[in-house]
Amino acid sequence: MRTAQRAHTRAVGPKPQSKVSRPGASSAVLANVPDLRKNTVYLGDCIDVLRSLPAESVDLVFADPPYNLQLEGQLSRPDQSTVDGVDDDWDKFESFADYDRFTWDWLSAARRVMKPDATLFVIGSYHNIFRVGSTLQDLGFWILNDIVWLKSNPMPNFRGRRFTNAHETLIWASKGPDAKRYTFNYEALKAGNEDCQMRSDWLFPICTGRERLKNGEGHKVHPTQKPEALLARILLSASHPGDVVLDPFFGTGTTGAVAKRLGRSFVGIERDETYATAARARIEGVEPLADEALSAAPAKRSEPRVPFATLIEAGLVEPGTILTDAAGRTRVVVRPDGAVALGAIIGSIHKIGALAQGLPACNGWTFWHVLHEGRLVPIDALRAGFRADQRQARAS
Amino acid sequence: MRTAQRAHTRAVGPKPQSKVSRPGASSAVLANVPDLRKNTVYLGDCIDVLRSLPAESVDLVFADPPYNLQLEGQLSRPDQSTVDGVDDDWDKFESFADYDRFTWDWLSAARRVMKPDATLFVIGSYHNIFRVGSTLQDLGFWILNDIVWLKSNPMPNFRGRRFTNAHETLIWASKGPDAKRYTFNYEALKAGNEDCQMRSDWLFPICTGRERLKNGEGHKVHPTQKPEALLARILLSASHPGDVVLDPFFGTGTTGAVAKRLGRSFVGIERDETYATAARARIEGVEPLADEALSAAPAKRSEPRVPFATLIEAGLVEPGTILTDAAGRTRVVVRPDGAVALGAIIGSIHKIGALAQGLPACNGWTFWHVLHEGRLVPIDALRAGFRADQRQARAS
DNA sequence: TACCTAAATGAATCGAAGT
DNA sequence: AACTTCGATTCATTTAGGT
Repeated sequence: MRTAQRAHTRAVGPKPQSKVSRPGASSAVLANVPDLRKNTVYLGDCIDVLRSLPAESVDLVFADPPYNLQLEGQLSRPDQSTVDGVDDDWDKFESFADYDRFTWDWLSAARRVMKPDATLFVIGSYHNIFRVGSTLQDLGFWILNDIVWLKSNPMPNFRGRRFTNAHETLIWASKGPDAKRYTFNYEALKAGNEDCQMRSDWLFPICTGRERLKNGEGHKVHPTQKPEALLARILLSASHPGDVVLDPFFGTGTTGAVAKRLGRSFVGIERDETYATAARARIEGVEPLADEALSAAPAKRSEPRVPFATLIEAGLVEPGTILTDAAGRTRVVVRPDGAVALGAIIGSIHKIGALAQGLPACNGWTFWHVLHEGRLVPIDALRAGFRADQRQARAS
Repeated sequence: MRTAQRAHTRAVGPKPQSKVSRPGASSAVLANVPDLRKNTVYLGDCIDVLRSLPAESVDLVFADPPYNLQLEGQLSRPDQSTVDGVDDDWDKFESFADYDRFTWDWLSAARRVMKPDATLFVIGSYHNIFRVGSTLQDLGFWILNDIVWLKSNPMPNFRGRRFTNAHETLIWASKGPDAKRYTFNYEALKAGNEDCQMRSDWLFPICTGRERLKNGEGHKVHPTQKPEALLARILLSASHPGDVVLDPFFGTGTTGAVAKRLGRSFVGIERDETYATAARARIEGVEPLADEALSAAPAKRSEPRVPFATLIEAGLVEPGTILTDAAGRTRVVVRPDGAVALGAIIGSIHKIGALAQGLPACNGWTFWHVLHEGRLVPIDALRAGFRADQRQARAS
């Protein structure tokens, strides 16, 4: 059976079967290993360390594995400054097959350490998350949700060749379809979310400012430090106080810091001594919350901005509509993409409004009008109506 | 590096090589098949039909493949081995393998039909999107973005055991890492989005109300009809008017309806006659937008190149003119051949601009200024004026 | 102190044309 | 096919520095 399983798993390549845990094997291992050392950062390769840990001993896993970014060359901002990207050795893989093997190995090792009702969160980007998700399924994990972390302040796409990469993806999975007694603090999350169910899209800023660990020269210690708010949401969603949270790619210890603050235990594994040392020092300085304070502090979603294109998509403005200034003199045509055309010149409502007046800037929302029931109405009125409709839809 | 990368992505495992399109093979196929019938719904299995179509004939693919309900039914069977469910779940193995094979087949068939610079959008949920993404990568597609469609009105999670599944995932991919000349209407999207780059998270309501197709008894015709706004965003992002858009899982024809409205051609494939019939009727009733609202936005990077020497030849800049940076500090002299001189150093406006700032590169058009009516004006303004004159001359 | 402006920066698979 | 040149391109946020 195992052979068949490997063969079918998308035929991505030979999977090392010896690394999957087997019933019986775990107890033998257990006899040879010490108890799980809680609130410790293990220094070493995560697969080796995971195999040395007692089976079925942790309640939750959070993993932030290398993304296999495959970057080439340098990227510069429009002002010619250089983007300090990820070029660390730990993110270098020979091939997708190589990355798949790595993923299979650490995931199956982590799975052995999970209690039967434990769950696992993995975070990634489009570079690696599809490999991770497929491997999870191949290993028998049961996906409960995929979750998107929406970044309120992502790095722009400097070359204007793609959409701004404004999110990362988390996969939340149990050990299998029958593990139905996993922890999910539904009520607490809902109570902290204006009595609405917590959705699969989470909005947080990226990790900057004083939260971002810096070394003596003011340089970031770790290139991909995750925000504590993200980890807090995860721990508050899928663990109880006192639970053990495992992070096999501990880095600078965000998981440990949040776990300590929220009254959970952590087990961290990190192979880079610089990171591990920074993590220990960081966690040392964390003050645990008082017991009664251990409730969710959800990030409130800011009022979304409404681009002009949204009104078109919502059917409030038809493409081809004529917009004019308040006097009805200057005329532009609405395009389906939300730009407007002044003769052959095409641009945003703001840019074209500025151009039409010969001014450096213009608020297109108040400048442009549309004929509505025989009267010229500023398009801002349409936006106000749209926002009101949205609020009503959300409330009901 | 890049070659190696591509080579290994193909060598991921025993894949049915015969299904990957090969250079040379396409023309032979082309000779045996009829021309592509545009604005047609082909009735039949999508893999069969795709293989009958001429190679390299479409500009954009949108695909909404099935989640494979059979897979879900089998996966929810009780799993005997809770400790390690991987070993014994033969049914699960069968289903994943089937789904992966199906995905491989339709994706490689679609790839053959794509023009070299065409791109592909696939939409899915966590049930299938990881299989699809991995297969895309294995086939050599190059992922440009993953995009999340955030649903403003998702179905709640009734059991309260998971996060509300409030999004679906799209993958946008080109045929390979070297296909860099794909269509992306960056400027138009930005103009319609408050002059900010379009991000990878898109907010739309699900398809309801009068847009949702109903049959005689008032039941929805198709279980997963996508909103037209989503397709409009896709077509406006990655195609031009007149382009051919292929949808191999046409359903009730949202892609066709939007394509017709936006002045694109469509090719639909649908194996269910009820859906195909409903789609044809639906598209029949769509009114295309007027050309006026569709005229292509002139992307800045597609404007004709104007060398600096041309401005001198046209008399817009006199040889000997002094150019300065915006602050008026650094000064260079314009030479009659279009080069500039910084002291004894002579070079292009770009080279000397970079040198003057100590940067690796510089856009001389925006860096250098000339005194015009008492004010410092970037030489880019002169170029813009020249281009406008040229356009006017061409038009008359 | 309060306020304003400039500078820095983030998991990034981020050209095209001519020689 | 490799190399050179042209020249297009950024958003939210924090921090530092100056008035």
